[in-house]
Amino acid sequence: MDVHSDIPRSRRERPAKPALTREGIVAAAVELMRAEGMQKVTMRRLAQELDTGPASLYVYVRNTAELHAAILDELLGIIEPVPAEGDWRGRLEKLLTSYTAMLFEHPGLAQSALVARPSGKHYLNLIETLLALLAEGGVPSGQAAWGVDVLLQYATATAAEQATRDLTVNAQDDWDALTRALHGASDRTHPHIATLATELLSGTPQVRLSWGFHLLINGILHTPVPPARSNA
Amino acid sequence: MDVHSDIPRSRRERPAKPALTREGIVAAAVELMRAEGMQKVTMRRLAQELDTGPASLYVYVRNTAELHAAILDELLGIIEPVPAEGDWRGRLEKLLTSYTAMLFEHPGLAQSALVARPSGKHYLNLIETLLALLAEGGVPSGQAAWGVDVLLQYATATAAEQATRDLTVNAQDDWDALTRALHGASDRTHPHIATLATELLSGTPQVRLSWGFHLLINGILHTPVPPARSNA
DNA sequence: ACCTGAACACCGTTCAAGT
DNA sequence: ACCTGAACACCGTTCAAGT
Repeated sequence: MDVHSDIPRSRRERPAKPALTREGIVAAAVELMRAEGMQKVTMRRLAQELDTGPASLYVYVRNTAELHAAILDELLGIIEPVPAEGDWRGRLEKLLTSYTAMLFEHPGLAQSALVARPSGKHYLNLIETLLALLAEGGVPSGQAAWGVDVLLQYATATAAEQATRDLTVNAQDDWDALTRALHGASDRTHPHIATLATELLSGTPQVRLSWGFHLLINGILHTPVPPARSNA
Repeated sequence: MDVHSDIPRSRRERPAKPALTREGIVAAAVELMRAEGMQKVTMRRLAQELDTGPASLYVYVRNTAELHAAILDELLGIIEPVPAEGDWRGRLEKLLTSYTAMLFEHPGLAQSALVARPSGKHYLNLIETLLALLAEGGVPSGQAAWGVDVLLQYATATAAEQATRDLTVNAQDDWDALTRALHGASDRTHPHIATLATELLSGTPQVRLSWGFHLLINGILHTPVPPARSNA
């Protein structure tokens, strides 16, 4: 009955076709993102990659947002571990910079990351490491607990801003418009902008990011959280 | 020839149809957003509202991103002006809270705001006011110039996070998953999370937002910017 | 019971062909 | 010169009907 019995079964199928499981789907999604960018990771395109219809994916993934969250957690698994030596501030900044760099490499993922409420195992590991570093620095635990959110949000939002700017064709136009608007501000109506136009536009993204991390760490150290009110 | 000559011309047209100008398009977009939410403000839907085809809008608006940016600047025009009395920190926080509240009322706009590089007049006014308040507080100008970006980014990102959480049906599920993940963390593998699970999840959005503003203001005050390197 | 083809209800953007 | 109908190339999600 089997007309193909002389051909090994494995040769008759597309060699790289992953099994249709949640793991296989997420793995294929990551592969597709690496190959063609986040904007191509759609349910339809991914289904095509897996030789099936989009409806089939909904058996394993609730929706596009959940798929993106799964990709994010996968990517969190590959950010380089923080070195064991050095002062806690330097190591903290290194970890946050690695996180941001990972999002920079995958424009589009950052925007999902901002909205997604991740809860995967790699995300938990990241939170744990951040808390450990803040504890090592003597940051009071309440401030550390709320601080990790702010640190990750800052890193994520910065990547999302920058990422989309790289992607968009009109990025330069927008930047030019802002530059003109700031430098062209009248010192009668906008005296502070007129005085600070250069400073407002100065600094490379890297230097600004680093300054932001320092600012946040200083702020977290110096800002007590309000006393809990019937919340425990 | 004109069979309608006995009916005033104005009565034969849809009463509220704005002229097809950039201003008219943006005004209609704002109206549509108020009536049906940002997710309905698409080129196609907006064109329909203006009794034309989507292609016509491209004569006045470069793309969807630019349309969203225009809406944002329009909305910035209605945030309540900062009161003249009180200490600068209190007034600064009030202004930032108004800004955030505006974005909260229009879920979806916040996400555009994060990516858009606005340069409209209302945006300039906001920057000017923020710089004035920081100057009043004696913040060194370099720190103030970079600080306004961080303050607005924090406010915008927080609104974007929260806004999407309100919109999404599965928001509660995501939250539950995170709660379970944090409270279920093993104190062998994730000792800090296990200890701080309650603190990590504590605080209303309002209290967290306010704490974040304090932390940022403290950080901006205490963190000098690096010396300019051949950038001026 | 599990899976999915086909449909529903949309998108942004372009460009040839009109007036 | 200015405007736009129609087309191109896509989306996410659902559900009835298959195996």
